[in-house]
Amino acid sequence: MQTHSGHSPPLLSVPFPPITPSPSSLISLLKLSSSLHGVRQLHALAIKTGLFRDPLVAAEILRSSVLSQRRDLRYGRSVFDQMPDPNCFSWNTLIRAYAESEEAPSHALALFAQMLLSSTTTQPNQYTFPSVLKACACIQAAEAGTQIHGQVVKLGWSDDAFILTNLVRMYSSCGFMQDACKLVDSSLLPDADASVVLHNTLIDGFFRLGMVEQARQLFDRMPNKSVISWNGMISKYAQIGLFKEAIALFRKMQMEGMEHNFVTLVSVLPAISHMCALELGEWVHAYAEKNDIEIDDVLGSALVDMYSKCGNINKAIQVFEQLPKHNPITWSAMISGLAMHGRAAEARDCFQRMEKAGVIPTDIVFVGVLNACSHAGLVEEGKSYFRRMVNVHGLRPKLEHYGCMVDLLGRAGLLEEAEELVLSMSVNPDDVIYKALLSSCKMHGNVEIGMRAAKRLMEHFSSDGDSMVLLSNFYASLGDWGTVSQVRLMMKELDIKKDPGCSWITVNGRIHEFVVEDNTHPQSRKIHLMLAEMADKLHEAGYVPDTTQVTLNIEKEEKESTLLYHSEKIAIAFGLISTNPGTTLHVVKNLRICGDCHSSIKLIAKFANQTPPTPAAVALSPSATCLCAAVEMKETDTSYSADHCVSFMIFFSFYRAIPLAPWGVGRGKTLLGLEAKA
DNA sequence: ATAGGGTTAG
Repeated sequence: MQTHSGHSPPLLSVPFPPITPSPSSLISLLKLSSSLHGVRQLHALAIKTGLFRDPLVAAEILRSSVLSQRRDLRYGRSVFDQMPDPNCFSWNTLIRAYAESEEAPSHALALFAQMLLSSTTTQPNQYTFPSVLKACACIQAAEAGTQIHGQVVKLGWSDDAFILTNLVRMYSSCGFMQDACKLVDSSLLPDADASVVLHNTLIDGFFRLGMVEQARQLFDRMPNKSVISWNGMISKYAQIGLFKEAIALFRKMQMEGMEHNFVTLVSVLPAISHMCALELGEWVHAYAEKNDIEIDDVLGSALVDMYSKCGNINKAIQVFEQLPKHNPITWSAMISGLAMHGRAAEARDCFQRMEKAGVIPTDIVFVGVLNACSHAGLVEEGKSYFRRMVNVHGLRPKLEHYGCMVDLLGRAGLLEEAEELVLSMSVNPDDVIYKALLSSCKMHGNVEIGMRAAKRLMEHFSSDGDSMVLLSNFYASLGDWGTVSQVRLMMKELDIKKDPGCSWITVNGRIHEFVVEDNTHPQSRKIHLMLAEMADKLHEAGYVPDTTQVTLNIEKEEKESTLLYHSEKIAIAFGLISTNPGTTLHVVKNLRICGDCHSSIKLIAKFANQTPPTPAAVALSPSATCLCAAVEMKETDTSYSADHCVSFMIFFSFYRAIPLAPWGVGRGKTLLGLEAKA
């Protein structure tokens, strides 16, 4: 524990040593010393007493300064340079420190070359090569790596498991997967464990090169898989956005009886969040609690994010408040979660708490608060956060921040200002910026600025499906059907596919997927009866379908019936026929909800009410392009209530349904201690 | 003393 009172530096955090310590007692003190400051004091003492000449003492001083948590490479280098004849251990230590550093991995190679030229007593040993190879992998030095491989062979260390792993990593990082595979196949491995490690390294290499299929094939072929093999696959899938695959593999892991550990849970949670698989997320949380997996700041961040994205912001807050400690990512997850749920005031309070706690906000935290302001229409406040980010915290605004600001201004109807910002940005605007501007223009019916934004969007990013759809919808909203058909024709010619609108709902642990006008579900007939009933009730209530939401040039009656079969309405119909009153329906959608669905669903939720209303969560919109859903809902956000609470999570990308059995069932296990439903 | 897996984001 180190406490800074401000003026005086902390004293030694270890008992003061005897006047002339023995080399061994100095070494043990160094091992005890947790801060760099303590190391420096002991270093000074070693010089004063002449103990620094002892190679073991000097080596330990070097080790403590570069390999502790608060490592200082420059200091370590100066210690090293003071050694008249560093021993092998010291060379290895500094090489490793450089190899694992972010700033100067190439220094590891330089140092290694220097070592080869130095006195004959300190030639490299087994411990030298892993670090040197790691450095080669890091800077993609294939030439040097291959030479070092030759040296390894010559010295007879080709069967060393540690060296092999790093050779494989070196080849795969440099893009030579064939060499990496050959090396693994031809190696005489000491044991099965080493083989697992090598295969895991290969899989990692495939993923890095984007060869996902090959990675999976290798994984499936592996005879022995460790938890790390599973975790690696799950985390990589999640990192590249293959959330469905990540979850499916996690389930397979359950089925095969492989135990989860801390890293498994941390790796799968982002995938769960993105798929909005709340029940599975709850299962993960319960699993951690039951199996004494500590919910620390890291797992906590993932859980807070999961609960926010899956619609349970109160649970997210509860988890957040119970964490033993908070780091910038924890704060970030909480602030973004609150922003996502339109709880701007709480997001701001959270930000202030963070600052009070002395945590320096990262640029990602600012994405969260700016988002919160955007949701709540707090224009001035958003601007002031933006200025504070730049002027007080010295953070350079990135595309993300400009995106937030364009959203903020655009949604508030300040389109001139939004356009001005786009033109004056210090970074080149990308498609997301133009899309934000254009959709604001569409929202506010600003033709002039909208046309300019559309033109820019077309010039720069014409091959993107999202942009084309937005353009088409923009011109449709102007009634310019000529341009609409031009855009559609262009999409056809360039073979650009629009993401199909798609909604999911989880019922009894199973995810059901619906597309527009879907009649593929086994219960389709019943669903369509319910849809008809919904339409009748809407009609009785005097509801007039908002046909301006249909961006096709067709007759009015046709437009009305198209609206009825939007995927979210089908998902709700299915939810209504398959759950009891009092059940919250969570509908997940990949694209933005249309205005008609938005308002008619609110009415439907009222009909579905069978007991006195309770406050409900509505319209969660975690992505930028659907923020307007939240703004449009603002007036009803708090007054709206229903037992069948319908909350929407809207995402950008398209996911297919996961054919899943009920969560956590398999091998006689039950879901959260309850008997699983069939 | 040395290999393989981890949280936030328009």
